[in-house]
Amino acid sequence: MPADRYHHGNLHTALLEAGLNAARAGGPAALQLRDLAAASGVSPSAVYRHFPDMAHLSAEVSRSAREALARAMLAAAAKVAEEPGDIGIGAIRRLHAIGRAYIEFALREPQLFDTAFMSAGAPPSCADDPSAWDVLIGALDDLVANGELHPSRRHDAPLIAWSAVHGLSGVLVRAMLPPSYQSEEAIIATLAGVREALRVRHPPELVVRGVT
Amino acid sequence: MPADRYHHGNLHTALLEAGLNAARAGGPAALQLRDLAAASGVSPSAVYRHFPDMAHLSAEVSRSAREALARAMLAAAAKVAEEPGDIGIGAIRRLHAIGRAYIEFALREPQLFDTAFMSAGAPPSCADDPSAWDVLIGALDDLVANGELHPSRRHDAPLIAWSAVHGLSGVLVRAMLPPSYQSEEAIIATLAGVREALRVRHPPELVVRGVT
DNA sequence: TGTACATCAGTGAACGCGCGTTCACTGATGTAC
DNA sequence: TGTACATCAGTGAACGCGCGTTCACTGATGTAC
Repeated sequence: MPADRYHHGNLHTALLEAGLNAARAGGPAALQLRDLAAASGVSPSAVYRHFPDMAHLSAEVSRSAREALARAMLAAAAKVAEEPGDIGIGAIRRLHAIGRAYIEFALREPQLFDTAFMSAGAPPSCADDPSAWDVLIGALDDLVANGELHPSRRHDAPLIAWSAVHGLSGVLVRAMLPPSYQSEEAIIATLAGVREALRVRHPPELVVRGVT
Repeated sequence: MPADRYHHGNLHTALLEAGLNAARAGGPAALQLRDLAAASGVSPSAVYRHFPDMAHLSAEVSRSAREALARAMLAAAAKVAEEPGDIGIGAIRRLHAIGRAYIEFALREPQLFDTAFMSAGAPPSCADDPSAWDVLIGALDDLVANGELHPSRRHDAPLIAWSAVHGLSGVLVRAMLPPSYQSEEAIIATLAGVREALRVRHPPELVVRGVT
């Protein structure tokens, strides 16, 4: 679409994309109506044709950020699905992959990660699609279906996995760890800890040396 | 100190306390220079006698919030220390208690919890005292000393425990869980998950029924 | 097929607010002599 | 022991900024006849 038309044509989407770009660079604080309007080549008041107010626009940008996170997880899982090997271990590797993708998304886009989980002033207009939580649930159901996760642990499993992975992401993003801890070893240790808590097997390539 | 004196006498401390109160009610966004000055019975410009700018004052309030969290953990550990019983199980119960205290602090004071870990525009003037991280380290060293935590797991243990507990706190505060999950069972499951990952014994009163 | 008109998506200027910060000042305190 | 004076901790008015939002408007679009 040419940018010099009086009618933008796709302003709703353009504002969301401008919001994602701004959030990527400056986090939730960078979501400002006038900036997003300018980035979309439009005057501030035009925004009100598409969103009731800034709080609702922010909430939609936040949802977009969460969906981007979920898509990163899905992409990582799809990549693993192509690998050869035992089907049960494959399911475990996918759980590992989505956890790692979550944490790496947070490290790669810390401001966007903050935006994804900011406290918004308005509810999102619809549910996340895709949803990171649902991706996790799918991976865990896969584990149960392949006999790799005991059904009695199925209920608490998403809670434990989500808390650990989301928690480590926040910790790494905010640099809350003493400098003696490296990100990479922290990721490996946390994901191994999740498997321990879930009593899920460790894939051979992920067995940590020297730990009983 | 009487409030009607020209010289306040303790404005530095008063501003920090006003900051804690404001943060308790409204989170990081409620930390505003004019409000804190007014709550301390002083004009806005008086603040600059005690802090170079608002970012530094905010950072100190954030540190105070983290210290309040750490004190809640210490208090919970001290309570457990008085209980009778096996010394090893006692150390495990203290780890459980500080984890629970952390999460319950977040639930009791969600806005203060947000303030504790907000991204500040200035570094704190000094290290946290007490420090939640150090409380955790102390509890883990205690476990090793009593033979309840294998030394090979000591290095990753704080990472795993902190990620899980901090992560669950954030998840509960932001109400990110489906409504089918209750806070109390989520706390129990997460802390049990930490013990599993650390291969630490479960105290008898905390063994979850029906889970193999 | 052309024309009138309702509808929709923009403009642009302005508003009001509340924020952190500044500046010249003044009242209180305490110390030297 | 009283007095002069330097120092310190406040005042209060004002500033400039940038934010979201409003309002009367106008240009473009598409449909009815």
